[in-house]
Amino acid sequence: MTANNTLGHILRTQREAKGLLLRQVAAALDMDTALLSKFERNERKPNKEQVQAFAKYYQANEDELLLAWLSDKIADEVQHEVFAKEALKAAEKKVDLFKRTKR
Amino acid sequence: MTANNTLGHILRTQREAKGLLLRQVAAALDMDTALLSKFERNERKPNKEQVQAFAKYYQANEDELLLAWLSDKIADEVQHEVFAKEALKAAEKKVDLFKRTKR
DNA sequence: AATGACTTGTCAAATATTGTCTAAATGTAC
DNA sequence: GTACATTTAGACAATATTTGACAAGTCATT
Repeated sequence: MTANNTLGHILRTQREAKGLLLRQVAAALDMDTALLSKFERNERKPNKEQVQAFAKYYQANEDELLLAWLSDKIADEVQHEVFAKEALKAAEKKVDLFKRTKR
Repeated sequence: MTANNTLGHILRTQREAKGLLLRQVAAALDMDTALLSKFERNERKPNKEQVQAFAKYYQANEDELLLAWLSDKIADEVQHEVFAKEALKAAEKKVDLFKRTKR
């Protein structure tokens, strides 16, 4: 069972739900088919603009896609670290602090 | 008031507690004084090996430093994002999932 | 103003990430 | 099976990001 809330998974689900081919979506979004394939398999990460383009194209909720995208990035970054969870919690506090003090 | 649990802050505190100069620590750890200064001011981020070297040199708790280092990295990455907190929570779940399934 | 401590800005080198291309794999229909 | 379309894998080039080094800067002390 592979995680079903990754951006890649969402993208693939959206595409299949609309019965589109990689080739078609790639053409519409002006990107290489192979690259799109990698995005859907979480082998490569799109940038923010690309995520927004996906949201627009699929008429999907942009926030949902951006959230999946950002959390993927973070999870990947800490995945292999021993203190992953603790670090995430500590990071939350730091973010809070930042937002409150607008340093 | 600036965050007091950043790695930079810890490093500076440790150094001052031991009454050492940037120059001295930099020499001992074979790094540029300016770079060390940047580390202490959170302008640049050391890598993991450097963090470990700091811990050893200051005889500080390595885990504490690594945790501060990693959470700094994460916080910085999401700082400017609207969904920062949500993304961190979502990332936690993804990390959990990963650890459980060893994908 | 000379010295020492620290900081700032800039640049090139090193790293990492991304996009492209080609070929191989996989699937589907005949 | 073979022919064709779709998807994936791998290698490479192009970009972007990060890093370390250096020179010049500020600030304080004397």
